[in-house]
Amino acid sequence: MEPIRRSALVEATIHEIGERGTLDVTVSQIAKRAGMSSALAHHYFGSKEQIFTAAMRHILSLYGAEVRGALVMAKTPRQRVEAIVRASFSPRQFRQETVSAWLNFYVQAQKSDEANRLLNIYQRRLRSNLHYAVRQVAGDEGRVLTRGLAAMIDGLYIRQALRADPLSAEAAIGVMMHYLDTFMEEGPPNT
Amino acid sequence: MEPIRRSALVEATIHEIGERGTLDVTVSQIAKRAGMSSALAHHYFGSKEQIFTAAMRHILSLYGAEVRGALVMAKTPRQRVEAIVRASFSPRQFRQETVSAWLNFYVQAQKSDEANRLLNIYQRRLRSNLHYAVRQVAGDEGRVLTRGLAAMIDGLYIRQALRADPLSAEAAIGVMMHYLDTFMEEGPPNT
DNA sequence: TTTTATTGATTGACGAGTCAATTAAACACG
DNA sequence: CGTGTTTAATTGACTCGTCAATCAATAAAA
Repeated sequence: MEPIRRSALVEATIHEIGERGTLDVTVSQIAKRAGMSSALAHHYFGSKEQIFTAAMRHILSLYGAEVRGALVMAKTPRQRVEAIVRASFSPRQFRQETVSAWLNFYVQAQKSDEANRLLNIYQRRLRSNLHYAVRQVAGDEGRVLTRGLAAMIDGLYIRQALRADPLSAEAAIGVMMHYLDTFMEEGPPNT
Repeated sequence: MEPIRRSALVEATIHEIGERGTLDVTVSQIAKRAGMSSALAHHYFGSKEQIFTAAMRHILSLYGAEVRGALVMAKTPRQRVEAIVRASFSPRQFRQETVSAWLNFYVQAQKSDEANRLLNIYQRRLRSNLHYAVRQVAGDEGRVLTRGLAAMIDGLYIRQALRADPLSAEAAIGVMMHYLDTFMEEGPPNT
């Protein structure tokens, strides 16, 4: 039972946070959505914070898997960058709910050391993936390009969460690739 | 007294949220920092949400003023873009506390219609300012460039709030200008 | 003496976490 | 198989703390 309950709770947590757009969700709401009593949720997780942490871990690992999956087929550096970008804006990731959950986990990371740790690890991993590919096309300027691209991903996510100027995933990818291509056309290291 | 008290509360709210990194601040905490009782805070604002809204309005108007100020001296389109970017990362704006408050106001905008409205207005205004300048150097591609730059600002803010990979303001500006300059060197409309 | 500023004390709601009690499985064994 | 027994799953009811919001009362101006 335990693994089933736990994953139901994690799932429910993400949905609830995404739907309400805030971390102000009660354990009861989460438990109810997961089809159990709040007492049981506490039984399996101990505390609300641990539920949140598990939810974050889950969302991060989904994202990680998506990126890894996309990278498999990429051959050239440029394809690798594109793979990461496309994974970041895949339907699963770039959904209102998910994006809103992300935003809230960023906030959680300001309160909880554990959350902060998690987020940092994945952030670093993303940047490293990105940089590995980018520097092959950008040479010296790879550092800046990577930072720019990584920031742009986050920025596009925020805007999606805000529901202001909502972009389709394709449009978001377009914005990202525009930057990369502008750069590559100018043709840096292999000029 | 009223205007003094109100602005003290607004100030205190921003500091308290920025410092704690969360919207989970009590009216008492805010009031205490502003040197009064929580009852008085309620007396002048009515509700906690109204305090938050006023704080947001304040932070947005400071930012707006900073941008407007920077724009005054800008002559060329490229200078105008740079002015907006520099204003966005000015010491006042790009401080830990302020940035963290911003992030939390993004969350507030998911709960409160009024907050959402406010944020959208300013966001639109920023984008419009940026676009006005950008399209003069970017022509057709202005739309994408603007979106990219705007997203990048938000993204760099988030990363600052997370305290992961902390950048100096100068470095952040560098990332932004790198995009713009790469683009301009390639020389679009006036090619 | 009226108005304004201010607060301590209180109310009412809500929510995290606990616990004792109940139900249902899994198991042991004659 | 039955059936007594240990173990796991589950919850309703409760505790305890916190906090937004109110209000009656007091102090200070005007």
